[in-house]
Amino acid sequence: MPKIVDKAAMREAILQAALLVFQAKGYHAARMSDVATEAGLAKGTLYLYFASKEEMTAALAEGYFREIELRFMPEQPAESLDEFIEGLRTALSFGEEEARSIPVFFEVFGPSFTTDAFSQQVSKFFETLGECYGEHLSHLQTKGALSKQHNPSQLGRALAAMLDGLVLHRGLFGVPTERYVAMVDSALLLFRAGLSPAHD
Amino acid sequence: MPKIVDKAAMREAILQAALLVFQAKGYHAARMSDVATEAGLAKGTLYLYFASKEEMTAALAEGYFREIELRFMPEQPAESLDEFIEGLRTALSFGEEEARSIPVFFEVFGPSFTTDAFSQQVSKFFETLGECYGEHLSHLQTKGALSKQHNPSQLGRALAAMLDGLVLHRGLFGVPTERYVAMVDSALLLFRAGLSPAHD
Amino acid sequence: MPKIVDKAAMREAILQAALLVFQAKGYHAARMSDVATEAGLAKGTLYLYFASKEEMTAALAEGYFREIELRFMPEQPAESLDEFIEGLRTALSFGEEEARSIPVFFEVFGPSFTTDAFSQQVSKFFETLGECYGEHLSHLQTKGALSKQHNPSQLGRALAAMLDGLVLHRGLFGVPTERYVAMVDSALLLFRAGLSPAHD
Amino acid sequence: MPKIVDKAAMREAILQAALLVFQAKGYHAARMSDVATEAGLAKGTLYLYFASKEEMTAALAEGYFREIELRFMPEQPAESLDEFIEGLRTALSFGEEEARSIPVFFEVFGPSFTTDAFSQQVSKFFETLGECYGEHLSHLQTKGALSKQHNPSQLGRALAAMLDGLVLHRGLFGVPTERYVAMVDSALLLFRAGLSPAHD
DNA sequence: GATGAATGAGAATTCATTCAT
DNA sequence: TATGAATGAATTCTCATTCAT
Repeated sequence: MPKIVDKAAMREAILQAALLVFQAKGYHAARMSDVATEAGLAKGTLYLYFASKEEMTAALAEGYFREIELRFMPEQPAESLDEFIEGLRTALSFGEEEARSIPVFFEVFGPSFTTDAFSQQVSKFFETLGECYGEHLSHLQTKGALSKQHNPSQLGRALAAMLDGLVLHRGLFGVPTERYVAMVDSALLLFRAGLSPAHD
Repeated sequence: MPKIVDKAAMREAILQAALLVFQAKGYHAARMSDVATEAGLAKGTLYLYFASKEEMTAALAEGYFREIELRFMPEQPAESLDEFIEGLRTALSFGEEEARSIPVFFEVFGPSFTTDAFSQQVSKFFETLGECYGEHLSHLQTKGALSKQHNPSQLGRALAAMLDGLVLHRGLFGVPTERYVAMVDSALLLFRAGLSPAHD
Repeated sequence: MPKIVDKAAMREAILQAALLVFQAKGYHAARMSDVATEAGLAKGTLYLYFASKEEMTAALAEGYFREIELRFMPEQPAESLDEFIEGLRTALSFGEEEARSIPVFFEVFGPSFTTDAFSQQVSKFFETLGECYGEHLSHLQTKGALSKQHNPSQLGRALAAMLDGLVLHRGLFGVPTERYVAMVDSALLLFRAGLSPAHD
Repeated sequence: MPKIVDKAAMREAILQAALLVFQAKGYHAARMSDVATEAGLAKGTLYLYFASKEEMTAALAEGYFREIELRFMPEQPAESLDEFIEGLRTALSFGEEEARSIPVFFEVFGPSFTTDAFSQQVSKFFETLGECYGEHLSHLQTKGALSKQHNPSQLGRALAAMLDGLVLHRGLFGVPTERYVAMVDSALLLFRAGLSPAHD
């Protein structure tokens, strides 16, 4: 299966090049020839690995979301509020390089994209993430580690949206890392205080 | 005597048509002729009111942001935590029609847009909104209506991002209004609990 | 018939404006609205006086050629070589303002112009001018005032072309008046020497 | 392996097609698609060889002027009046095909053309040609082969303009070759007589 | 007559995709 | 498999002309 390995590696290399180009020029402004040049290939060669610009972009997005899921989806429910909060902090921590990809997906997931399959994929992801957070919060509530006033399910989905807000603002507006970290700290401090059952 | 037209009204009507078309097809896929048809005009007529597609979009965005500012920027600092929270609730309440505009601006503000003047405009807006929230929080803190553990300035900016997250998720993923309201309720409940000085 | 007088005057005024605009921007780049503005009229008004841009240009050209004919066509045959030469000098003497019109007609008479009626009109003009010069030369030859080695008819046409060359170069390349006058002097000196029967 | 094409040859072929189309319809009326069709190519292909219609035209003009220069610029000063005159005759002799290009350049060099770089190029050419003739005339004068009454420098420039007049009239007004040759003969006869020092 | 808003045919140019080599 | 020349559909914007007022 060496050919398959090559093919996969080539696809990966092309996607890497595509991401760079998309970051630099934006999806719509990026030409396939730019991607080819960046990848050190000829234009036509791209089509041996991807049927179209759209399919290429879909593959790029898929990879992106696999990573996102890995970071945001906690494997195991937190056993304490602190643990839950720290899990969020970890999820929200990512490098500057990765932050630069955000605008790309911001653009690609918009309605501009021919198929709205992406939009739905992302929608589903946040739905799932919200449910996941909901379950964890529910678990914490059961253990008395979370104020009873909260509705875990709804709060979980809201949390997912709010965290995404933080992430997006970093990526879209180029918030410096230091500033972003301070924002995350503030938000998590607020969350902890608000979630705490201390004075139910 | 020539036909007498209310230039401003015509611009408004064209922008209305443009928004509809952009909502339906996305900014990039929308052709000027689509906008013209929707507005019941000929292609060329659009150019009597806007120099280019880009300028038209800029005008659209400007109007959008004027409205956004009106809704989000509290005129006066809240005098109590409840008042502050209710202010946020009001800001977060908007109709379904308006929610449909969000993807349009999501697309337009991306790097795809030729001039990044928009991106900067939006960036600036959230910076200002963050500062505004920061001042209000600071005011509340001074009055003892806000837990002392929070840094008003940083939390203000984080709040702006998180609220934007809620709004964007509604608009982008078509969250039904009812569901959205529940999410907002959850979030505001969390905020109130977290901000409360009750047990400093 | 006051209306007719007005109409003619208006046409004249519009043509004047058109000439200015054409001089400044060139025929193709000049828009009807430019002409209207220059004439202090509305676009639509032009069409009350000229059926189209083309007809307007035709009228402009016609006026131009009437003037040209007046200057170049000698009314009476010269009775001496000197008189003939001085007639040419007079024809070749025209103001800077008029020189600025040359490029306009240069452009308009080209094949770009939809109808080639102009081209033919000009062609005919030079044919006639050539014949005219031919007759005068023949007359001089009969009187012994012109070297017998020349063929009046052919030389007449050649003369017309060569004088046009001088005129065109002045207009097209912006030769300063002083320089142009020197060129004309040189050419006429050459003509006189060449035409002289002195040593047949 | 990609198709191998001789880029220079392709450009040449396209220019050839463009010239034909321009001759037939005029520069302004000619569409890029006309040129493409004439060249047996698709519209887009033209843009692989020329960045724009303007650049294509510039290339066409450049080639034209290279040829013109070759024909008109005498390599070596004439050693006798006869030789000088014969040099002019050679320069003025060109085929009918070439005569058909004249209107194209007549149109292109007008003020209609966006950049007036051409206009200046042509202006410069005739300036140089005039100087060149001036020097040769001066040389002849020194040798006593030219009447002392002439100012070589001024006459040189005037000569350039007058010869251009002959050439232009042939091209623009479709003077039949035979007729044109007769005109040239007449003109050269006149020049020789006028330049001759015979009776200073 | 005068106006200028509206029209829409038309043209240059771009770029994803194909395919001969 | 790799190439990059060729393709042509698609889109923005212009401007001569029309016509309701």
